[in-house]
Amino acid sequence: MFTYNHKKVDKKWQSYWNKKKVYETKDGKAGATAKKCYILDMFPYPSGDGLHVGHPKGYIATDIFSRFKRMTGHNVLHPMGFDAFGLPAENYAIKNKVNPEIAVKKNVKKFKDQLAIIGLDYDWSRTVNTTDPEYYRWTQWIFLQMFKKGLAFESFEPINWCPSCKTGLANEDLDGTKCERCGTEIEHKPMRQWVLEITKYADRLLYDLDDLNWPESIKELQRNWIGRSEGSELTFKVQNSNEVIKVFTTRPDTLYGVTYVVVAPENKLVQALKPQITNWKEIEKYLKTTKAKTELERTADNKEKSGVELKGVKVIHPITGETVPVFAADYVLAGYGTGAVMAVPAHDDRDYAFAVKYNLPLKEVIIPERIDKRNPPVAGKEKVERQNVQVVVRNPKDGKILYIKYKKFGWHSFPMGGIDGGELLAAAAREVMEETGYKNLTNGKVLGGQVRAEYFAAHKDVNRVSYTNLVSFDLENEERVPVSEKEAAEADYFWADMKDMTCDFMCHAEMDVWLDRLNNGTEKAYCEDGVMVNSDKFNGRKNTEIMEEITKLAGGKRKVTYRLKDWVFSRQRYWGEPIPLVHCEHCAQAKFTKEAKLTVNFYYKDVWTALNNGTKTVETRALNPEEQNRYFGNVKVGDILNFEYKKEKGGKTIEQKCVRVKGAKIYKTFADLFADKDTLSKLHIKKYSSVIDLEKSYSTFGDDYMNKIIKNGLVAWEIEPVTIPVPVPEKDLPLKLPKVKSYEPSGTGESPLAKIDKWVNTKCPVCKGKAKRETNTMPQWAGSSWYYLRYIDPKNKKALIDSKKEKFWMKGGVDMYVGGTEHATRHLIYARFWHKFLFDIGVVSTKEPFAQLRNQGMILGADNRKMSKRWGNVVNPDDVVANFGADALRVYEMFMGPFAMEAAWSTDNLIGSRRFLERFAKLQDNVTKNKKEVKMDEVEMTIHRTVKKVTEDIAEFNFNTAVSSMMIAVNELLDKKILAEHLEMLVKVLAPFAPHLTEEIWQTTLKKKKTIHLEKWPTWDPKKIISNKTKIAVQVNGKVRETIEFNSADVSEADAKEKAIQAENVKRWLVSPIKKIIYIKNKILNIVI
RNA sequence: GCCGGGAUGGCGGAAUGGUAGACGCAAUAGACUCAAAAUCUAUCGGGCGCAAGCUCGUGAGAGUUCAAGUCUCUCUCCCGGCACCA
Repeated sequence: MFTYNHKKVDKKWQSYWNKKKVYETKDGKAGATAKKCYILDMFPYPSGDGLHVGHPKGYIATDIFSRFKRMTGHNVLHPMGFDAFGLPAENYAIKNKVNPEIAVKKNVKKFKDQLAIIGLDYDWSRTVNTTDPEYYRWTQWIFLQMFKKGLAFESFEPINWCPSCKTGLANEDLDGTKCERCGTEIEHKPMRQWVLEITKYADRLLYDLDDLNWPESIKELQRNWIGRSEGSELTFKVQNSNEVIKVFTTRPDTLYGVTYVVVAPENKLVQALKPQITNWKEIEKYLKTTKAKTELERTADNKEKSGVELKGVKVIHPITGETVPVFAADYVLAGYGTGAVMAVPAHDDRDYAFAVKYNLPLKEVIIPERIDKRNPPVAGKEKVERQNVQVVVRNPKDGKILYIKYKKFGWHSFPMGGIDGGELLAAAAREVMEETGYKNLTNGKVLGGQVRAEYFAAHKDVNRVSYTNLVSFDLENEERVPVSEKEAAEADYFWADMKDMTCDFMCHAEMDVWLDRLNNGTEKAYCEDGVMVNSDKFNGRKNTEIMEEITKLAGGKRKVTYRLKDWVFSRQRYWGEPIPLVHCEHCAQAKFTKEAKLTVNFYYKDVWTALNNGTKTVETRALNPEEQNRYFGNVKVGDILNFEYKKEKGGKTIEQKCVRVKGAKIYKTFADLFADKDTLSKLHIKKYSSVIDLEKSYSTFGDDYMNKIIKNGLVAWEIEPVTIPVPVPEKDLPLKLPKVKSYEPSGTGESPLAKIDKWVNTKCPVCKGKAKRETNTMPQWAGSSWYYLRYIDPKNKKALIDSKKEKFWMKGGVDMYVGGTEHATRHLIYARFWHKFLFDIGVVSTKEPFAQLRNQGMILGADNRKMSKRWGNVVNPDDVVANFGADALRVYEMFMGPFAMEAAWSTDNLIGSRRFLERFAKLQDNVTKNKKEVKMDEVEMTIHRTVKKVTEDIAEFNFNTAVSSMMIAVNELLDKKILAEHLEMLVKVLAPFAPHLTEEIWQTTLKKKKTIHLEKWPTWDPKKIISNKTKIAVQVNGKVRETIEFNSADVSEADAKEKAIQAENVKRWLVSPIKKIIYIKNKILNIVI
């Protein structure tokens, strides 16, 4: 009699597997017969809290899958590692006052121990840790390759800044408008950032999704995240200016409907257009208020639009040449498209809302089109256009509506008729009077624009194309005039309820449009497709067909825009991979000498601000084109110049520096300049090629003289010193993270590394001069973007991965990747991006990293909430394993429900799995050597069916039904004698689920000498799963009335029918003659009467 | 608003268009026990019925079909993602 002592069994076999290195993976050799199978888990972030019971769900699944694959003859790679750089580890370290390195070490050990007691089959000899310098050397290496290809660059655009974490963040790190880590509202902060140009890969990231065996939902999430949208870029010239406003639109077809143009408040154009703007004060005020609004406020009240007109500025419509006003409004985002839109209030909801608020005109250029289904146009007939009106007359007394019934066709309609110019309401009223005699109508309204309809007018033998307006009236009183005999002969009128007005009842092809307008009003934009009107030569054409043509006519071009933004890749934090670059001024100087020649063209009329360290910011603005030309020549803001300056006032030393022009400030007179003390203190003036002291000149020559000299005013340039980033030589990698005492973030936008002078000050690898290290670090997602490659060749010192090994293990990509959905738009996009880059530079041989992906559903707490310390609903796997055994935990987590669905933890339900294991173990006592005691057919049918079901279910990740089928097998066999070979088959199929118990039975009871986990997976015999008894459900008119049994595996229709119609319960229902019999072989006989 | 995914007993869930509720939990009754636990046996969607059996039932409503949890349309609610993306 076997008693299941899980504590003993678990421990015994875990140490056995370790000792025998059962799970160590050998690299495939050329000519090896075993097919490779690379099974991968999303590696964990080792937090201080350790694992809860939800974490291992995915690991158990891959464990089962890899054991199964190994037993079916595959060479399996199933590794595990740790992703330990990043904010959580650092925040944990700060909070607990330990060095993150030490904290990570401790947490990794804890995680490893916790994973070990679950009996997972990882090959720990291949483990990786992203914080290990030998690992991150290659993370840095990849970054350098990107840098060299120009994919990594410095950007000065405003980025998302988390004031609590004190670092910049990527778009992907946001939860709406909040920091995904700490929930703090993010700010937009302009600062220097390293950015990876992921948008260059956007199309490939999008299109290559199609071939991946991934859950459709994840692919869709990525598609949405990339947000590719095709449209046109059109140019609106600014009247009396060299400036142009470029807009991006997906609806160039609505171009004739443009009634104004909107630019984002942050758009540089607003500044550039300042000289023309006559209401600058108002604009400045608006810019201030929008800037003060948080991102949240801007999006929360998205119904209430706000904006301000740039008075004095008009743009020219690219086709019609009409002038159009320009607005700045924050419903236009600076960061998407061109930061400006053409507004078509008639056909865009947002423009509509804005136009209504500011009383701007609408211009309808697309109208709905309907083809009459009852009277479709007939091919080959003449087309005749016609303007129509249809009239809804309501009697306010009882709410009834006036209808017309055509005697000849039986059609129901509104009073209607053609109109030839003239006033619409008058024509409509006349039509009502002619057809019905009612002459006093009031409250006339035109309900929206026209609708185009096509139908065949049989009485005229032509195809009619009608443009119809709907008009509504109230009946003022019931006075009538006589109706002409002709009208009376053709039609009657009647009053009926509003609700009779259905598409079926009424003959109008436009009816669904009318109903929508009557029920939901006409105050909205029409955003659907239709037919062009008010658009010159495009009139009458379908809007969907003219996109290219109209773009061309407007002189625009087709363009693709993405929602995806480039990846902000630097963090102002300590605990990350140092970016392996140094900043060198001398190299910059060498690089930019050419442009330096430009500087000598500026005489004493120009005043320069030399901001020694680039730390001083003065208020600046962009220059208009005229000023630009006058003061800068061909130098633009953002240009880099070699600049000469004097170190100390009056001194002789002249140094050169590379500077970037950040902006400029204009003073009308020297007096103005001298009033600006801040700027003045930094000023030097350059006369011809010598430096003079400005203040001295001023006092010598006097105000008038100086002002005469400058005439056009003074320009103070704001500049900052420029360095160029120089890569750390590959041989010097890894660039190790220095050990520090204080790694708390500074909050100034500088990484804590910046404070370590010893580390920061270094030599330039190129010119050997003094240089400073880049002090930003990489984001958490860097290390995880390629870790799956390193498992293949974890100890390689010469390369990221050996090419032969890569080709073997990555052939076709990772075969099975399992993890949570939460990584859909970050890790899984980043890793695909890096992989494609590595493919481009020849490091990997596949264009996609992960061929097949499965998501695990979360395990919730017993209270149906996310497991969290906050709710006190966390279940620790260690406790479960101690109380019920590792195998019970494993079986239960797989049995809870479909793998991909979330499910609430229930220790009650877990007991069922434990009982199953105990009952399974009892089968050992049923083993006999005497074949005569064994009901061979029944036993083998059960076992072979189970083998089949489990085999198929594991392959499909249907673990819950696999477990259930094994439960059924045990229930069926518990009271039967079986042979040892039968038990062997069952133990093998249970082995991946319950590795400890099955090993115990295998080696102890069945006396096998080698581990079960490298055994050959059993096969089922299709002949043995066929029963020699068949049950057929007999239905009468689809309802089951009787079940009949046959003692054979196959039943013919004739046999089934014969037996069925004799059964009492069937006979009773056969009250009328049999019409038809449907027989589904061996399953159902349906008698239709 | 848009894009995904759901909704089946008291609960977790199962069902290539073919006997809805497999399997598990909980519950009830019984056996064993001085007793309890454990284990074993039986019952276990609602209504009617002594029973055979009938009838209603897969979020709501329509439809296709000999047959619908499953397919089609409309709607409600829940979960996830995106969201003033032009």
